Amino acid sequence: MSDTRTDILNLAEKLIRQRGYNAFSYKDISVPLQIKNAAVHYHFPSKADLGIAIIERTRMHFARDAKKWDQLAPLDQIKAFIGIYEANQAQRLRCFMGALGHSYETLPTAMQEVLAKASAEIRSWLEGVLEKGKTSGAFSFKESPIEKADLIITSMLSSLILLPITKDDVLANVRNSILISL
Amino acid sequence: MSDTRTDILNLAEKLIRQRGYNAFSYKDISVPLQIKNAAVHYHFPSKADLGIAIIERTRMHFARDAKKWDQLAPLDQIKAFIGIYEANQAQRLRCFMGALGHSYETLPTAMQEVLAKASAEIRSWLEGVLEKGKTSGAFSFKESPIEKADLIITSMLSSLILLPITKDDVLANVRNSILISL
DNA sequence: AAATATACTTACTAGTAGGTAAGTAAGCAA
DNA sequence: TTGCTTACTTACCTACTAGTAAGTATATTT
Repeated sequence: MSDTRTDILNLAEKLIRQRGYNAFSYKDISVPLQIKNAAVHYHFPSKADLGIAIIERTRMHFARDAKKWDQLAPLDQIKAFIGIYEANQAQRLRCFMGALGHSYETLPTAMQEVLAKASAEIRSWLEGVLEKGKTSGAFSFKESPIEKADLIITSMLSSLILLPITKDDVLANVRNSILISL
Repeated sequence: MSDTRTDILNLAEKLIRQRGYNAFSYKDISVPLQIKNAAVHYHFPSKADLGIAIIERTRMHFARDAKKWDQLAPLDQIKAFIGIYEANQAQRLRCFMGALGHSYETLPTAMQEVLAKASAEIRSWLEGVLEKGKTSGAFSFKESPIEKADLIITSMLSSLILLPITKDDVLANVRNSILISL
């Protein structure tokens, strides 16, 4: 694979997670990389192809992470999951679901489909970890695992969105709230 | 005031909350309202003027709601607050913070400022309600009021974003999680 | 009756969007 | 050495973006 392809993918992902899918253009990619607009189209014929490639790459990364964490205790798995968001925050980047989910209605159908798939994967992984922790007695939360999973995913996602607005460490507050409640 | 001005405001707000600030244009407003592009510019010279007017109107609505709820018990105030999100979900609309916050970095400075102001108002109102409920013994959550406030705001905000993706009632799950934890 | 304000329309601009057709230089394969 | 593939560039297209200058019909004020 060419370096250019990877460079495009990396920059596009950064732009999407900084500004959103509808707020970046092929020009925002071609100019910094010092290539022509058409060169971006050579690697990714349409903007949707680029978007899909980014989502698929992220799905792979998450699957790899989940596998890596497989032998950890449930609490440590949750902490590792929250760690993804902390790493994003350190780079002033949103998570990919927060970046793309917002624009879901305006996304090409093919992108909507892979995004929904990615969302379902993360959600059911988290539900599984919470379920396991509850059965093993490591966790003692009262609601159902899917309810707790939704609380965690939603609050993490928005923490990254609200950071630039509140200028306060919302993520740290939310992290504490969640860990207390497990 | 003209009806057209209000019509523009209403439609623009709907579009922003459906698709985001960067995914609607003056054409999306002028065509359905059967007026010319320049008529929209007559009422709102720049897109930022339109955006600011929408945020200011929402700030007023929230201030009015908060006043209306003033004599309610803390738990009922929280439920009323969650009710705003439930009403949004029924209309398949995001909350204005979820709709605009996402695009914060790409927003004109003047819009960023009023948005930050609106965010701070909601956040401190919620913190106050939680504080009051904790002191009065109505609530028994362990974390600080601001931590709980951030958990509630963030999870509500994303619930509306994730609804079309998961096709599941994330908001109901999150609502239950939160009410249990108070 | 004349002046002014309101609420537009007509007609335009410069810039950007995503996308494409055709050409090219370099490397590899038969 | 001819042909094919890869990775581009040049040059272009149509559609749309926010925004503006100038004109107009109607209503209100003086």
